[in-house]
Amino acid sequence: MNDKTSRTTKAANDVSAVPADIREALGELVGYHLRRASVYDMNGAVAALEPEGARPITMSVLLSIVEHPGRTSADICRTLAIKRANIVALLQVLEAKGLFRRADDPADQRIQRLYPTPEGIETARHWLGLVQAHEARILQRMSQKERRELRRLLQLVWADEALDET
Amino acid sequence: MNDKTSRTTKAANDVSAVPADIREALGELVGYHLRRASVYDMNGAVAALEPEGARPITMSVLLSIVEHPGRTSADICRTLAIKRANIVALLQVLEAKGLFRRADDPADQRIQRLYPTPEGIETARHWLGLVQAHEARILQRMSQKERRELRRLLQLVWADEALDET
DNA sequence: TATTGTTATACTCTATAACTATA
DNA sequence: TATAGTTATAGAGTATAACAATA
Repeated sequence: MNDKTSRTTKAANDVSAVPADIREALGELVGYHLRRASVYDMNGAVAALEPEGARPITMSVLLSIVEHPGRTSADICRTLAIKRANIVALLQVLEAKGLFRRADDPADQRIQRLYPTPEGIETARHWLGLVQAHEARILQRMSQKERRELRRLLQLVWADEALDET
Repeated sequence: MNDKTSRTTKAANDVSAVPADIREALGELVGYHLRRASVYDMNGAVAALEPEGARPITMSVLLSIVEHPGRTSADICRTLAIKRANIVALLQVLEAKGLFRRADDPADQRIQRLYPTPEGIETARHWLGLVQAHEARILQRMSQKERRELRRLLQLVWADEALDET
């Protein structure tokens, strides 16, 4: 059986024992909603890209290359706040699919500049479309104005991160 | 040396190769900023709770118990969207610290109702204060009105998650 | 000395499967 | 059959340390 109402005992309902300053405290934390919203969004983004054999971070790296041809992997890591060690496998996947090529820099032999291939640009567009469709779904309860406002406020939150990176 | 400007070759600046529909596409995704903001917030929350030997999820579970005395662990898992298997170790930590007690339900011997101890309530208050102080820091660029608006918009994002759980 | 790209590795987080007891 | 609590375990995700080559 599943008689939830009968399970709700008097003790379980005795909210008098709950201090007013803690009542509903979790739900009042912006960070809690940030986390819940981000996880919900990420799950959908992962699902949207799964048929493509890609994940959100894979798309982010590819978009970084397409948006800024000639960036190095270290540049991308700084921009996306990921560790250099962890981009290696991601680039191997994108390279195996022929979505970008590496070019040695004549002036600095330590670095490789990354350039998207035509297929890379087309794939980036396709993946982006899938994620945008997903995003339209999770933001459907919001007006365009509210979406812009949400993005603006989120930027204010992690704007400090860039400053911390002294 | 670190002469970044000289490294910026003509090819790297040739944005003419970047299709207009993909230019700045990543930064226009709300999901990208959701992720960046959430990770930034979580890092700070982890740091704020670390001296206490607690993590954000530990605090969330304790707050759930304090806010709703008599909830079961399965209830809390549904509320916080975590798997039952993963709350076991969290509860062991909280129990070892004497922050809550388990009480068998007389009407259903499968379940244990969780009740906070006085120390549990006090600790919840303390941990909450640490996280609230962290939150005040990362939201400092926002007015109170903007903070409420951000929370409202975030709730709209993951409001669908509850509906999906049919 | 510092940076790049890379490998190896450890650690955390989360998900799944399976089990017992109970409803 | 379904749920609660639990154990064991696998898989991502992320972090650190170390290395060779180059600046």
